[in-house]
Amino acid sequence: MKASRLKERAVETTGEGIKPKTPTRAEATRRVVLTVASDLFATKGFEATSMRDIAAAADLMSGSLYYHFASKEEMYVAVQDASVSKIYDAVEAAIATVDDPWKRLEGAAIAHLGALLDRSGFRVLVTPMFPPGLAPAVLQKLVAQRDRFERMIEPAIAALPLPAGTDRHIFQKHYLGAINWVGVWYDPDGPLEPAQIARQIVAALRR
Amino acid sequence: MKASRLKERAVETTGEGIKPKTPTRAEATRRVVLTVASDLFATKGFEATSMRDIAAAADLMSGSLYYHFASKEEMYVAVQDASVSKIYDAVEAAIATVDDPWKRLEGAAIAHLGALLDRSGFRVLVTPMFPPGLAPAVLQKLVAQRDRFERMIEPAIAALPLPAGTDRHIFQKHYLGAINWVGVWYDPDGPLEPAQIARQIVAALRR
DNA sequence: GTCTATACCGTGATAGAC
DNA sequence: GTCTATCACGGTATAGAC
Repeated sequence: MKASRLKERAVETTGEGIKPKTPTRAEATRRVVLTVASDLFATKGFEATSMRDIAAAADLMSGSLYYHFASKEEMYVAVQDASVSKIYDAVEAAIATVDDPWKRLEGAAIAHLGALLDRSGFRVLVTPMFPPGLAPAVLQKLVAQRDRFERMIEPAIAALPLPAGTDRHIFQKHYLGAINWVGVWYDPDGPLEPAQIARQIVAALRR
Repeated sequence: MKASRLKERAVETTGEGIKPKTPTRAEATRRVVLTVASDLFATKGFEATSMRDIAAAADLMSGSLYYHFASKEEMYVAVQDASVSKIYDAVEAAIATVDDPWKRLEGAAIAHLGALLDRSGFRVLVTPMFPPGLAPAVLQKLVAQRDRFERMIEPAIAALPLPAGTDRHIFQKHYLGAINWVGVWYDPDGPLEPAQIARQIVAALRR
């Protein structure tokens, strides 16, 4: 089968491009592949997603993927990288302007959950655990990304007026766990809004 | 290779057997397989774990597994079943005798986390998402197990004196997310005790 | 850049000897 | 009950035409 060639990839919305320059065809294709891959990884998991699945969703032949990524693992790392960045940027922007500590955490939660549950473009990978058998160097990079994010919100946690005897490290993990777990049970067709959930979570921690 | 046959499977500790009767050889082997499988599924995930991996860990040849389980999926369901039961029983026992609502939740959290992080015997599966492609009937059973557990602690949540405007459904998911996520970051060699973490989580929700 | 064709390997599962 | 041997299938990845 040859699939529908000549599809309007040239029209490719310049979108929220970081660079002013219009993307080359390769960059555009790569972006599409990354997006569909993030969606498949998020819904079926890394191992259960085959390169053939990704190629089909991107309207390519499986061999073509290897022009853009040397391996499936490398693709996973790229997706993970984009995922963390998406949340990181959203949260960073949300807390930059807010002074009140609790308001700042609420803003962070809303931004975090918004990025996590957003179904358009890159689909964020929640990744409770990394695919086994990754090269140590690769795994180290992934861990570094996660740590970078957790270090960013640490000051926001530190600024909270919490009761004496509170372990702020556990508190931070508690907060992140509650937020990240929403991706497990959230129903896009249900009545709850992401922002509403975020506010309830922070409110429960505040009291 | 023939591996070390004649190993003392007959000596098999009767252990905490539910039934008074001593287990048959088949039952004993099945239990071993289930245990090693739970460990592999928990550490590497369902898809990344091969039947050969499980067989090797159980000191069997891969073909022998199919005497005890008709398929890999069936084995997964059995592991999941035992996992939920392990947490369910622990929590149920913990909250049975306690009257004060917050003390009851604290007891539930300690029991839940204890079972979740326990490294001996069955290893609990945290399962953010089920393996894709499961037969609908199978998936339905898994969901039913999870729902049964969540329904058990619902009254404990309902009894809490929470501020007006609190969405108790979100509160419950928040609580479960925070607890379950501990399995993602907990370091058995670290300084934190599971019970200590459980108490901090409940304390943060209490205020 | 993408396609076609294919090499090569690990997978889940089965059959039959013991 | 367990082992040996084997099957058919789908997986990642590669080579070379276009």
